[in-house]
This record gives sequence, structure tokens and C-alpha cells, in this order.
Amino acid sequence: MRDPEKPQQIIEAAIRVFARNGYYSSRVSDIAREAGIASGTIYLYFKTKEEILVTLFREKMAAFVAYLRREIAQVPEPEARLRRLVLLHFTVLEQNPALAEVVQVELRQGHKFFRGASAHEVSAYFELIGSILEEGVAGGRFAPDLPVKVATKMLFGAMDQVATSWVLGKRGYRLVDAADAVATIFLKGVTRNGV
Amino acid sequence: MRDPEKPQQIIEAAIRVFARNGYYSSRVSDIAREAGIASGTIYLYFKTKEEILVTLFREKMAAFVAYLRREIAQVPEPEARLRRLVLLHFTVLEQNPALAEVVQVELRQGHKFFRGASAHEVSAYFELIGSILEEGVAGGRFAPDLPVKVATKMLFGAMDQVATSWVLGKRGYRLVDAADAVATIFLKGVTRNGV
Amino acid sequence: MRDPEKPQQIIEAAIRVFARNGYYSSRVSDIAREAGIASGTIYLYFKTKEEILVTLFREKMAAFVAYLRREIAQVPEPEARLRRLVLLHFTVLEQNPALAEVVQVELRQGHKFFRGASAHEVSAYFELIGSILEEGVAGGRFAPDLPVKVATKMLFGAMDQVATSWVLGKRGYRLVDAADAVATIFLKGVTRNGV
Amino acid sequence: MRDPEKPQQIIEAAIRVFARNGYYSSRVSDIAREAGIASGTIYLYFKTKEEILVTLFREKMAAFVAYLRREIAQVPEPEARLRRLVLLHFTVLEQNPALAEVVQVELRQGHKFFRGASAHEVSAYFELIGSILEEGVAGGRFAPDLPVKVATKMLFGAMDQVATSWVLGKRGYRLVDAADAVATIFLKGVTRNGV
DNA sequence: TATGAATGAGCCTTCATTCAT
DNA sequence: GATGAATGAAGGCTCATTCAT
Repeated sequence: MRDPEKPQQIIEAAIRVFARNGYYSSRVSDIAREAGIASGTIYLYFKTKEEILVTLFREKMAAFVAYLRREIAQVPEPEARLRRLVLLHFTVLEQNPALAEVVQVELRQGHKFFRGASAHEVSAYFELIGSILEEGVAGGRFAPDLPVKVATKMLFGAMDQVATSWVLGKRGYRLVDAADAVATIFLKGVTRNGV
Repeated sequence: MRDPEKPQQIIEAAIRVFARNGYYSSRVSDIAREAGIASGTIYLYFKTKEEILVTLFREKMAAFVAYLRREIAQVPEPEARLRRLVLLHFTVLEQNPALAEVVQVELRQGHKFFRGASAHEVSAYFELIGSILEEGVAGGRFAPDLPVKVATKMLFGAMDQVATSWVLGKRGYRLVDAADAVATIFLKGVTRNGV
Repeated sequence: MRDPEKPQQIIEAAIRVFARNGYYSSRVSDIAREAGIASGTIYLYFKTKEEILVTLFREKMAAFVAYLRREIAQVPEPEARLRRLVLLHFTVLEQNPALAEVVQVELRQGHKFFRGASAHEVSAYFELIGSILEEGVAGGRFAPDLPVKVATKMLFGAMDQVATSWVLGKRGYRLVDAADAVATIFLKGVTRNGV
Repeated sequence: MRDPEKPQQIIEAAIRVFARNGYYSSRVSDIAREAGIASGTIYLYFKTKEEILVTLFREKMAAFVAYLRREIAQVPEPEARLRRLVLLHFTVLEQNPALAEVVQVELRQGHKFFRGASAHEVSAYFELIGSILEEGVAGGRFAPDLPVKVATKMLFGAMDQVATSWVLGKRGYRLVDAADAVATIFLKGVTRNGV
């Protein structure tokens, strides 16, 4: 099990294939063809078809969160941070349409296994959002009685749905153009009264 | 095709089965057993397994939207309407855990077929939310420059995510308890400045 | 799972197919074709391909032993009983060439599972032979110091090898014609000195 | 094909692996790992997996028969020769448990190829036994009307089954301890009346 | 010669769908 | 209409064999 680039190639191929047909309607041989390798080769790097999906998700999600975290670290104010987070969220998805397709649509699947497998990576994103909100509350910028957990889910869900609509639609517009509106409405919703 | 109750029985059985195992991991024979009929009988009422899912979704979603529309009609103010919509959304899901499971998780799947099949019913919900927002804008209660489409998706996504978290979690709390917070934050976000 | 004759049909077909190609080189679809049914049908009656082999063996072996036991019960003297057993052993195999092939050759395979699965049925045969020998010893016809267990295995092995040679050869002679010689030599070997 | 020890290493490794898992459940890579070489290397010395088994058998069987023939040559009387043959048969198997496992169990498999491939070596063993019996008959020690071919198969089968039982069992006793009993019973069976 | 990653044919098993009863 | 046994296409995975290094 040598070639250190193969797993990545397979994952990238799987993203494209899953984006096209969905996980269940994709054959392992489709992924192999897309990756330009033999189907048996996939099993040198992944134990099962399912493992490809799980790995794909974990890796991409972890990288995504790490990227957001890094970018956001440079922004001082909570409001600006949230704005930046929303913008980056949409930017990344827009620049990776196939990934967006998989993440937005496939990963919602009712795989029991996914609930566990993805729990950590999703949590990390939630925690990132949550920590910004906490900060804002502590700093007096956001409502002192803000139900942070609910608000966190709301923002995530809001971004997610806007992105999903974009994915499911013909992508006839720029996703990033919605970033400002989303951030503005959400920020208004959580800002402390009187500020 | 005689028995007019069979399709309904099948759909209700399918909801429970899909909720347990997911669409792809559910067998038609599982649905039949759950419905107390023979698997062949299902094909007297549905052309394919897929049709069960599509029908299930359309029917439930249509009924859901109709119910919301009816209930909301009695509420005069846009703010109160939105509050009521959020509360009812959560109430219905909480009272139909299996349905919630299917709608929240399964329907997100990347079935190409779903995108078209469910478009109408989902649109109806979006339109319901959108019309309330339009009204609020027209009535001067919501921000005059509110991007209604984006805001619509945001509210839907926010409710959806809060519900999804509840479904995926152990359901260790009351979903309806989140209704107020969700409504409050969203309303604050869309309300006209200075109101 | 209704048709009560299907399992038998499948087993008989499997015997012929295994006899032709061996267990590992036989495909489930071969058995299905031989049985005149669809390959999926086999799985309505057997859980796995392996189960077919195990069932086949157990059933045939049990019937074989039961048959021998029944036939032998009518013969009073140990010597005559052994002679009859040898004759019947060869007769049955000769009349069921495919079964002989499978039993003689396939069942010797190193399937770990077989060692356990077949243990009971093989033991029954050994016990049948052993009991005749015990009787003969007790009745003073066979050597008083006869190591019954060893002698039992010897007779079984002797019959088995003679049958195997017949199976592996072109079957250019009558197997039953060897019965007398086998019985005579063995009986002479175990008879009490001076009798 | 340079290294003259490799084929032997591979065969010895194959014996251990086949003894553990059986031929069909053993992977070529298992043999390679057991031999401490790469799986591709095996194909420098053997054309196929099957060839390993055939070669293994031929070589071991030929050596076995040659060994027996050599040892027996020194014994003058047919009875003593047979006794020695039985003892050596069991001794060799007992000292090579893995080989015994393979020979006793695996080689019985219904490989069509085996019937031809091993015919010569098995024949050699049969001929060895047969020649001793012929000698005994000619010398007046064994029954003049002894059906030598049948008796040969009987002795081989008897030894084989005793050994097989020992292999399949837990090997909870010494195989060689059965040698005397086997030889005694068989000799009594073939000895000339009145001798 | 040795390696072991890559190949891809092959097969068991599942399950949506059909149809004789 | 209802049944459920039967069908057979489909696909995940294995592993003997090859071949570039």
C-alpha cells in the first residue's frame, strides 16, 4: 500500500461521482473509472465503499473547519468574524461544486453510521460558530440572553439551506452574493438590543 | 385498485420503516410486513419503491403546508404568523418522530428524482414563508430592503437544522421549546430598523 | 418458503454439479441451472452455498446410516452383518455414482466447518460398525483383545478406499464385486483365533 | 530461475498454510508471507497456485514412497515388511503433522487435475504395497487366492483412515501406537489359512 | 532476480419486481 | 384484489496473476 497520492485521487474521483449520481447509485467501478484505475485498486486503499464516503467527509470537513478557523483567527471583532465565516463558507462551496453537492446533499443521508462517523467533524464546525457567538455575548455585542446553541444551529442551517438551494437550483447566480444578506440578517438577529 | 385505505397504510408503514433504516436500507418486504400485507400487494398501489418515497413526501409535505396555511390564516400580524409557523413546524415534527426522521434526513438525499418530484411541495412551503415576509415588508414591519428569497431559505434552513439536530440527537429535550428562540432571533433579524 | 420439494431438488442438482466440478469450482448458478430454477430461488431454501453442501452431506449420510441400520437389524450373526454392511455400502454407492463422487471425494475436503458439521453423521456410521464389532467380541466370535476403535476405522477406510478407487477410476468394473473380498479379508483379520 | 532453494521454501510454506486453511481458503499471498518472500516471487518458480499443490504432492509422495521402499528393502519377510511399512507410514505422518494434514485431507479433493497429476505417485505406493502382497502370495505366506488389488486398497485405506481420524481429532494420542494393531489385523486377514 | 502495487475477471448474494394461483 | 414464491439483473469485493521498477 504505497502510492500516497492514490487515496486522494480516489476521494476526488468519488466526490465527482457521488455528486453526479449519489452515493447509493454510484458503483465502485464508476469511481475507479473516474480515477483512472482498476476497481480492485480501490480496495488497496479503502476497506469498503462506505469507508470512501466516511473518509471523504471527515477529511473535507476537517480541512474546511481548519481553513475557516485559520482565516477567522485574524479577524478581531465577532461581527466581522461571522461575516467572514459566512463569506468563506459560501466561497468554498462555490469553488468546489462537486464537493458542495456531496456535502450538502449526500451527507444528509440517513446512514446510521454517519451520525457517529461525522459527529466529530460537524461538532467542530458548530463549536467554531458557537465560540464566536459566546465571545460576542461575553463582549457585550450580542444579546446577553442569546441561546447560543440554538443560534448556532440556526446560522448553520441558514447557510446550509441557502447553499443547498443553490446546489439544487441551476446555480444560476453567484452563491457568494448571498453571503452579505445572510450575515446581515443573522447578525441583526443576535445583536444586543440598543447597540 | 380497490381498497382506498391501502395506499395510506403503506405510506404510514413506509414512514416507520424508512425512519428506522433509511430508504436504501429498507426492503419493500419490510414495508409490506410493517403494513401487514404481502409485498406483491404494494405493487397494486405503487409502481416502484421510489414512488412510495415520492408519494410519501408529497402527500405529507402538502398536508403539512396546508395545515400551516390554515392555522396561520387566523393570525393577523406577520410577526405572530411567523412565530406560529415556527411553533407549528416544531410541534408537528415532534409529534411525528418517524415522519420527522424521514423528512429531515431521508429527503435530503441526492436522489436526482427528488429534486424534481418534491420541487412543488417544497416550493409551496417556501412560498408560504415568503408570502408572510412579503406582507411584513409591504406592511412596513420588516426591513424594506429585505432579500425575501434569501430570508425565506434562512428561516427554513434554521428550523430544519434545529429539527435535524433534535432528530439526530437523543431527542433529550422538547423541540417546541426552541420555537420561541428561533422565532425571536429570526424576527429580530428581519425587522425594520427603528421599529 | 413453501414448495417442500425444492430443497430436495436443489440438493440432488447440487450432488450432480459437485460431482462434476467439485464444490469450489461449482457456481451456485450451475446448481440452479441443473435444478431448472433461478439462482435466486436457491437462497429461499439455503442460506449459503456452504449450507447446501453441509445439508447435502448430513441428509445423505444420515439416510445412508439409517438404511444400513435397518437392513442389518434383520441379520443375526455379526459376521453376516458385516458382510451385509459391506455389500450395502458398495451397492448404494454404485447405484448413486454422483453421490458417491461427492461423498468419497468432496467430503474429504479440509473445510474446517466440515469437521464439526459432519461429525455427528460420520460418528453414527462409525458407531454402527463399532457396535457390530463389540457384539462379535462379546459373543466370542471376534478376537477378545480386538482394538475395536482401530478396527472400525480400518474397515471404514478399507471400504472407502475401494470405493474411491472405483470412483476415480473409469468405473470399469462392478463395485459390488469387491464386497465379498473386502468382507472376507476383514473378517478373517478380526476373527478369534481358533474359531 | 536461480535460487535452487526457493521452490523448496515455497513448498514447505505452502504445506503449513494449506494445513491451516485448506487449499481453496489459502491465498497465494499467505504462502508468500509464510515463506518470507513477495507473492510475485512465487510465480518465478510456479506457474500457478495449483502447480504448487501438485508439485507439493508429487514431491512429498515420491519421497515418501522412495523412503519406504528403501527402508523396507532391508526386511526379508513379507509380514515383517508390511509391519514396517505400516509403522513407517504412521511415523512419517506423525512427525510431519502439517504434511499429514495436507496429504490426508486436502489431497482427497475433487480436483479433476489431481486424478491425473497424482496418479503416478499414488500408483507407486499402491505398487509397493501390492508387490509385498504378491511376494507373500508367491512365497505361500498369504492366501493363494488373495485378491491383491483389493487387499492393497484395503490396507492403504485402512492406514489412511486411521491417520485421518488422528488428524481430524485432537491428535490426543500417538498415531504410531495404532501401527501394531493395524498391521496385525490386516496380516491376519491376508494370511494363508493353516499357516 | 525480487518486489508488491495494480489489475480485472469472476461469483455469491440481495432484493425490486413479476406473475401464477 | 391479494399473495408470496420465483425471478434474474446487478454490484461489492476477492484474489490469482501480471508487470513496471
